[in-house]
Amino acid sequence: MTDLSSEMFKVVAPERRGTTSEEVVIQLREMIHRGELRPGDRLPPERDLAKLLGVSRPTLRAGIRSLAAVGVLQSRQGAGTFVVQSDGPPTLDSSPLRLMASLHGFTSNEMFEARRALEMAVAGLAAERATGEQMATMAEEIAGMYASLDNPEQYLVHDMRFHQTVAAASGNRILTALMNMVAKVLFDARIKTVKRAQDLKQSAEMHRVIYRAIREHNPEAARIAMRDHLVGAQQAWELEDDGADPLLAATNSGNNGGGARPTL
Amino acid sequence: MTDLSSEMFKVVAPERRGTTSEEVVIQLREMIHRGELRPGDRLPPERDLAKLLGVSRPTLRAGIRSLAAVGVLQSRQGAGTFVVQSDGPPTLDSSPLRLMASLHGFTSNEMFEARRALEMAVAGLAAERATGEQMATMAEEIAGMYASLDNPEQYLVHDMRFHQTVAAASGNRILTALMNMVAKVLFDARIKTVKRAQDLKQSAEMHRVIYRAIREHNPEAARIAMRDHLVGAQQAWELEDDGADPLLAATNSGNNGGGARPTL
DNA sequence: CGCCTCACATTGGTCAAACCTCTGTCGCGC
DNA sequence: GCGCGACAGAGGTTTGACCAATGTGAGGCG
Repeated sequence: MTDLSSEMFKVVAPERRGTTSEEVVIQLREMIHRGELRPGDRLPPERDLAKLLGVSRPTLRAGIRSLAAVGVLQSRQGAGTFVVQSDGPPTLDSSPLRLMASLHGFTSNEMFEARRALEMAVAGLAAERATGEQMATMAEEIAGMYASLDNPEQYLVHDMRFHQTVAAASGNRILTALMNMVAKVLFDARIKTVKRAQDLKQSAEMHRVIYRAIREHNPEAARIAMRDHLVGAQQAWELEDDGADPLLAATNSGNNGGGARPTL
Repeated sequence: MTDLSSEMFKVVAPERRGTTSEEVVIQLREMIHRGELRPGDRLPPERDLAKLLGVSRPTLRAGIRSLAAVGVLQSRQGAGTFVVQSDGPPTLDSSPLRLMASLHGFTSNEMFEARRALEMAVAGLAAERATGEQMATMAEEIAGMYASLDNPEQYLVHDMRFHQTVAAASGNRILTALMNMVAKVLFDARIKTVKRAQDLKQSAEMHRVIYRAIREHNPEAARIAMRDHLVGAQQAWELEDDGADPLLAATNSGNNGGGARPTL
C-alpha cells in the first residue's frame, strides 16, 4: 500500500506550485543558505524588499513572519527586520515541542527520558572536551547552588546554567540546541512547583559528582552521574507536582482583557 | 515612564505584551493547550475567527501563518485551516535546523555527531522495548536493502525506514522527532551523492548487527552497533562527497526538473 | 434509479491604499 | 557641549476588494 516514494517526500512540501508567500520564504531561505544574509544583518525595508521580489507587501510580510516564527528573523517596529543574532549558542524555539506535547499528549516521563538521553550524550562529550574555563564556570554554578539552598527559584537558575555550561562544553551546538529545547519545556513546568522543592542539597551534591567526572575526563562516569541526577530530578519533580500534568498547562495568559503576567 | 493614566485606559487595547498578531498566536496556542483544538480539527473560517477574536483578518492570518510555520496548523485554499493530523509519529520541521546550520556554519561532523548521540539513545531504548511487529518491520527493511544493493537511491529509502522503525520502537516520540529532524538534514544532503555510494553490502551487514542486538534485547550492544554503523556511514559519506559541504547548499524544491526520480 | 457533470457558495490567497505607532537621528536652541 | 524636540523612516494594523481553489449539491443524462 505505501509505496516507496510517498513516505519520504511527504514533507511540508507544497504541491506543484507553492503559494506566492511560500515562494518568498524559499527566496529568503536561499539568501541565507547562500550567505547573503548573515546573523545580525538587517533586511531591506519591507516596501523595498517587496518591490525587489516582485510581491506585495502583505505577501512579503507573510513570508517574513514564517521565518520569524521559527526564530530566524526578528522584526522590531520602527527599527527594521534583522537576521537573529544570538550572542550565545544558537537556539531552537521550544514552543513547537510544547505544542506537539499538547497535541499528542506527551507524558512528562517521555519528556524526561528524552532529556536524559540528550544530557547523557552531552555530558559524555563534555568529559572529553571541556576546557578549563568551562569547568571553572561549572564549579561556580555549583557554588551558586550551595549558596541558594534556601531559595529554590534562584537555585533553579544556577541549576539550569550548569547544564547549559555542560552542553556548551560538549562542543556540539546542535545537541546543545536540542537539549535546551527539551530542557526549557521542563524548566517552564518546574518553575511553578519548585517552591515546594526538597533535597536541594542532595541535588547539588549530584551536580558535583557530574562535575568531578567531567573534570577527570571520564565520559562514562559523567554519563552515569548525569543519568542518576536526572532520575533523581524527575522523582523530585513528581513529588512536587500534585498530579496534574503541567506539560498540558503551559504559559497561561488571562483571556482577553485580563491582566496577565508575562513572566513570574 | 511609568505613567499611570495610560495604565487605566488600556482595556482590551494592545498592551505591551506584544503585537496584536502575537496575541492571536497566544490565543490559538491556548486553545490547543486547553484541548479545544485537536489534531485534524478544522478551524472556523478566517473571517469568522477574526471577528471572534476581535482582530482584522490580515492580523489573524499573520498569527495562523506563524503557527503554520512551526508545523502546527495547515491551510488549504478553498478547504480551510486545520490542526495538523500526522498519521505516523509527530514530526518537527527540520528547516529551522537547516537554517541554523547555514547561519552558524555547522559542520557535517557536528551534525553526524548529534545524530549519533540520538540514534544510539533510541537504539538502546528500542532494544529494551521493541515489539515483535516492529522487529519484523526492521527485518523487512534489511531484506529490502539487500534487494537493492545495486540501486543506491532505493537502498537509501530502506536505510532511512529502518532507522525510523528503530526510533518508533524506542517508544519515545520526542526522541524520534528529534532524530528525524537531524537525520532528514543529512538525508537530503546525502541523496545527492549516494549515486557514488560504495560498500552498500557492508552497510547492510551493519544494519543486521543492529537488528540482532535489538532482537536479543541487548541495549548496550545495540548502542555500540549503531555507533559503529553511523561512524561508517559518515566515512562513506565523506568519501562520496567531493569536499564541498552540502549542508550549506540544501535545496528544498521538490520538483524533479533535474535528475530526481519521482518514483525512487 | 444511479452516476456523472457542472455551477455556485465557501474559503483561503493576494493585492492595494491608507493610517498608526515606534525608533533613530539630525538639528535647533539653550 | 549638551539636551530636547521635530522629522523621516521603519514595521504594525486595518479596510476593502478581488482572485483561485475547493467542496458540495442540484440537475441532467444514461
